[in-house]
Amino acid sequence: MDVKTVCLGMLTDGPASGYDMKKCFESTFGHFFPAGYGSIYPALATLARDGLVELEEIPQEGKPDRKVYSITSNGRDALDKALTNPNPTHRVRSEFLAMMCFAHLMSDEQINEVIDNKIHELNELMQIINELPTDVDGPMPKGTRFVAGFGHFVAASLTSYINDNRDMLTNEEKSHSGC
Amino acid sequence: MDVKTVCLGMLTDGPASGYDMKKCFESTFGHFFPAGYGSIYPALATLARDGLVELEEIPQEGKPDRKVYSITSNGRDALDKALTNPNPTHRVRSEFLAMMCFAHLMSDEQINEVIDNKIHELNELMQIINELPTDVDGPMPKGTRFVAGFGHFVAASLTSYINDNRDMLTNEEKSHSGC
DNA sequence: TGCAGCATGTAATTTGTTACATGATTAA
DNA sequence: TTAATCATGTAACAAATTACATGCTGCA
Repeated sequence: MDVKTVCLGMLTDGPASGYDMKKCFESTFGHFFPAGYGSIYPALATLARDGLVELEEIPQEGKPDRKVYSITSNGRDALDKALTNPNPTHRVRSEFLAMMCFAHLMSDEQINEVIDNKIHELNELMQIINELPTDVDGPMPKGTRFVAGFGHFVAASLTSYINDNRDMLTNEEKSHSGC
Repeated sequence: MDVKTVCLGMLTDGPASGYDMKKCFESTFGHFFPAGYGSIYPALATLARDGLVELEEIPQEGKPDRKVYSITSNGRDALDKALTNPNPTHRVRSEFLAMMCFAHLMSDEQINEVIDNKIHELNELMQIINELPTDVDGPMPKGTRFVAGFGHFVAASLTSYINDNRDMLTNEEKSHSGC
């Protein structure tokens, strides 16, 4: 399940250009499967070469031809086969957590800055997920809703864990009232 | 913050071999920064070449020489600089979620198998985190505890989200009592 | 005047994964 | 006898990121 497979999946919803798919990678797939043009265009070229997608080139004025891709029946077979994998991965690669492992080598200011930034980022992510287009060409498919909910739930969980435990990382003495 | 930097960080705790570090990548860092020998050994070679670590070769019978690495003061500078980054990443790459986006192209059996496997995997992860060594050479540093708690909390959150929402993905009609 | 959006791609680089290659010791 | 642990590494491959390269339209 790489960028190529995800592109195939997107095309089951109707023909699209690389540019269209990029927007989809930014919105629905943004929080768990990022991909830029540098991945998408080569992926589409390979899929076309292998006969898994067809393309129609639509001439435009002042812009490169718009290449609209459709999935072929071979492509559909390849997708179905990919969806057969009973153990799809879910990988995290976190510089953030690695850095927090070495919090004892950092100043409180540094730690607090990193944490504030991370919380801010998570808030933005939740907002992006909340603003996902709901009704473009019919209702959001059930899988998409599940995944959006997932992203929102995880971001909310992370935020609360970080808020509840950030004091564990710094050296500051909390002043407590009384006594 | 790549494998090299994490290796440097590990060495602030004392000298270690590539083999030792691999164990650390499997335990403490396992859930958010996986790395195999194929990443670790080249990383250490590069660090040594650049003078960020020193090594002592300890001859052994019937085994390759044990190479014990220590961080140098240049290495410490490089690490401190890396810890300066105010926006460390936290990236997710999920075939699982991508697949769930296309749940409408899958059979209920397929979906259920994938979900059961994922829940099982998450349970195993939580167990691994709970069994992390606590008192090897002094107490677990605060960052390590924060990160272990983080992993456990996230895994628990994911499990409960999946359990609460898996019905959304399948086509089964739930039989409800009464009426 | 400048920026965002539309629209495509290539090339170099970085990074990591997987498989290969070796081989002794020890516990089940 | 079989697997796990100790212990190192290389080479081929796969994949993604980043920078480069082009250029019009429409809005503020």
